[in-house]
Amino acid sequence: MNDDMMLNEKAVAGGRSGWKQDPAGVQKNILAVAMTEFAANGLSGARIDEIAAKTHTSKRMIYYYFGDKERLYGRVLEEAYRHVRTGEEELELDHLPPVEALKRLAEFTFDHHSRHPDFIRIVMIENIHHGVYLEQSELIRLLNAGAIQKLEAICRRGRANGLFREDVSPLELHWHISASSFFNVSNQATFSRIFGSTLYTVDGQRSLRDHLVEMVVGLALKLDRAKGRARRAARP
Amino acid sequence: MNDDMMLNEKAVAGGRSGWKQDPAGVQKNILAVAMTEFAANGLSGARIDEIAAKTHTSKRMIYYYFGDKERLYGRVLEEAYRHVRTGEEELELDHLPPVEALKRLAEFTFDHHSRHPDFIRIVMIENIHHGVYLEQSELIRLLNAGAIQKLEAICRRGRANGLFREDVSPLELHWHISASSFFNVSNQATFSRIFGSTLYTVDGQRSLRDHLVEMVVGLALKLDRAKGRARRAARP
DNA sequence: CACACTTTGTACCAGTCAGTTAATTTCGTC
DNA sequence: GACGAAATTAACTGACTGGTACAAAGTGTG
Repeated sequence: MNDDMMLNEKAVAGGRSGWKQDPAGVQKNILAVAMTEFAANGLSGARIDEIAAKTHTSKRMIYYYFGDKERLYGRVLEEAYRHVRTGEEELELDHLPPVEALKRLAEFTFDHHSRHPDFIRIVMIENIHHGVYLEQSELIRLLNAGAIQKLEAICRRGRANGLFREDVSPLELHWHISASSFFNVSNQATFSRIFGSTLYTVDGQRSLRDHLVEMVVGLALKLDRAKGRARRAARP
Repeated sequence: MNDDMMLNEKAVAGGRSGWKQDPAGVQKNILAVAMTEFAANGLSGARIDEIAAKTHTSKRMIYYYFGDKERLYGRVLEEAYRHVRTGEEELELDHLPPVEALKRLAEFTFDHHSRHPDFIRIVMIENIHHGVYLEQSELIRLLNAGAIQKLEAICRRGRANGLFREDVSPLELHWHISASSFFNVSNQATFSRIFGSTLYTVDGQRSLRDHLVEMVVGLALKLDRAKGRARRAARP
C-alpha cells in the first residue's frame, strides 16, 4: 500500500506537502477507475465493488468522497468533458488562414475523438440516459461554451475574406464535424461487424478523415454551389 | 384478459385460426415491450419484472419463450434490425438518375433514422456492448448485406454516366450518410443540452439534412475538386 | 504526548432481481 | 368428455449489490 502511494507522483506534486495521506490522489484514482468501469459497462452495468477492487483504496472511500453511485457517475462525466476539452485548448488556429484553420480543426477533432474512446463511450451512455446527469452540471456547459468560439472566429474571418458563404453556421459546422468524428468511434463495433473493417484500417481512417475535411470545407466555401441549384425548388 | 386478446388483430390474422391462445401474438407483444424497455434503460438497466408488467402476459412466459434476459435482448436486437431494414425496402431508386437517386437515399436515411429512435437507441446499446450480441446473429448480417447494394448500383450508374468520381466508394458514402443520420438521433440529448436546440427544430433539421445531401453529393461527383488540391501533398 | 479532526478498513444489512418450482388452465383430438 | 400437450400463473429463492455502522488509525496543533 505504501509502495502504491509512492508510485503516485501527484502525492508529492500536490499542494500540501509532507502528507502521507493523499485525499486528492485517492479521489483522482477512484475517478480514473470509475471512468473506465462506467465507460465499459454503463451506469447500471458498472459495479461499485468492482470499481473499489481496481482502486488503490476501498469501497468505503468511494462513498466517503462521492456519496453514491449516481454522484460518482456525475463526477466522472464532468471529468471526462474536462479532460477532453482541455486537451483541445492547445490548438492554435488564429494565425492560419480560415480555410486552413477549418481543415486543421476538423482533422484535429477527428483524431482527438479517436484517441479518447472512453470519453465517447461516456457520452454515449449519457445519451442513453437522455442527458439528465449532464444537465445537472453547470461546469460542462461552461466547458463547451468555448468549443464553438474557435469556429465562430474562423467563420468571421472567412466571411471577411469573402471566401466563406455568408450564411455559413458555425454551430452547424461543429455539428457535422462532431457527427462524423463521434460516429467513427461510437459505432465502430456494429459497423465493422456488419460491413467489415476496411474503414477502420489506417488507410480507411485517413480516407474518412480527408473526405470529412473536404466535405466540411466544401460546405463553408462559397464557390461551386451551382450544381446544387436543382434542389427541391418549391415547398409550399 | 380475454378482451385484450380480442384487441390483438394478429390473433386472428395469424396462421392457425380458431385458437384463442396465441403464442405468436404473445411473443410479439413481449418483444415489442422488451424493445421499448431495453431502448429506454439498456441491457442491464432494463428489468424483466418491468417488462413483464407492461406485457399482456407474465414473467414466466418471457422465460418460457425466450430462455433468459440475454437471449431476449438478442431477439430484440434482431427484431429492431429487421423492422428498420424492411422499412427501407420500399425505396425505389433504379428509375432515377444517379445524382437524384443518391440525394433521395440520403434524405430518406436521415428521415428514416429520425423516425425510429428506438432502433437507434438499441444500436447505441449494442455498441456499448461492443457488438457481441450482434455478432451472434447471422440474420442481421444478412439483412444488412443488401443495405449497400442500392448504393453500389447508384455508384455504378454514376461512374458509367461519367458524373461520379472513379474512386468513389459506396461503403464510404454509406458511412457518411449513416454517421450524420445516426448522430442526429443518438446525440440529440447531450448536443441540445450543451448547444441549445436550434438544430432540432423543423428548420434546423431541414438545414442539416439538406447540407448532408449537398456534402454527400459533392463527395461523389467529379467536378470542382480543384480547391482540394493543396491537401497534404506528400506523405512519405 | 494529548486532543480534535479527517481518513480508511471490516463486517454487515436490506432490498432487488434474474431465474425456478410446481401446480392450474386451455386446447385439439379421439 | 377424457386425455395429453401446450400455455399460463403465482409464489418462491438465492445470489448479488448498493449502501452503512462502527471501529481504528493517521495528522496537525498546542
